[in-house]
Amino acid sequence: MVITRATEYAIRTVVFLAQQPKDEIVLKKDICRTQDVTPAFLTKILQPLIKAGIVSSQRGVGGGFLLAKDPSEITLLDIFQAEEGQLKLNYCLLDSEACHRDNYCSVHEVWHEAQDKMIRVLTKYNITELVRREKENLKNSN
Amino acid sequence: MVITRATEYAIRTVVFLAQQPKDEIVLKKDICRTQDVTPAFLTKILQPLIKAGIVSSQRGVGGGFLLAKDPSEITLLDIFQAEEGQLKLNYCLLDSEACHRDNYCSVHEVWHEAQDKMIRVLTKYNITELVRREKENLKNSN
DNA sequence: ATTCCGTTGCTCGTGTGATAACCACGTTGT
DNA sequence: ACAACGTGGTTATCACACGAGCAACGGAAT
Repeated sequence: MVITRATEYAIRTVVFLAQQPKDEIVLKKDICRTQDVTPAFLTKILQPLIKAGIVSSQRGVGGGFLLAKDPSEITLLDIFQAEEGQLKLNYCLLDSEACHRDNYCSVHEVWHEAQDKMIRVLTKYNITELVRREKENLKNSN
Repeated sequence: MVITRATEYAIRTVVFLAQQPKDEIVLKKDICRTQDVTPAFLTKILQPLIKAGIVSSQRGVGGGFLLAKDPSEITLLDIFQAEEGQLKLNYCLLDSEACHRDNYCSVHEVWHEAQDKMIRVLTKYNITELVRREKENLKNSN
């Protein structure tokens, strides 16, 4: 019941990219240096983000990574799902075939409610908003 | 990001015990038969429940298991935590030392909010209430 | 002695976190 | 053109931890 390191790093990466000037291409090693991830692992983490259309990449000299869309259109749920697939708290919540107690099980309903609440939080703030709040936090701590 | 089978079975077990006449002692094999768990695995699952004071046990002839307190005082969170320990969505949420970005990281706040919402749902309904709703669901489906 | 539960240790499979080798593509200098 | 170089892309592999489950033996109550 804990998010993976991959998801954590993916979020850091997207937030970092969103802090750069618009359309600025960032080197992999610069992401690594600032976000405490190793290049080999980051390589693996970035691919799902690219396939999900959150990040795009450019090869060759002057290549690197940048956001594929406006950060205001990216939520934490998008990043989570790119890395870990569909969010589910219990197996019975994904495919309804998985549990024959589905019809009457009152616990099922509670998991559903908890999951909904969680998804709602993860979609409530977009990356632009998170970057703004981070900037504010830093200002207040000085 | 999914609860373990142990937690799932533990919940089924507690709900099942709550459905029995008060203070009725239930055999392990009866729990197994009705809840689709193997005896060996259930043995493992019951121990944390006993240590958490949710279930109590009786050895010897006529022994078995029963709830250690009123089902209205047991929540899903209690059972979850007995099996999986403290609920946390990200490592940085448990011990504040784990992440030096703690102070300013705006994502941290979002995880916190999501976790709070989830905990609130898991403590909202007690076992008595869940049993009542299950009974109602069964009635309506007939 | 019998019938229960308790404890311990084990297996087996899968997922996480991480590394490395090699491949494919773009840019740039010639 | 084209070759060299600098990027990211793909794939295979690894150690390790954890989840899920099994079994054997020990201990208490009757």
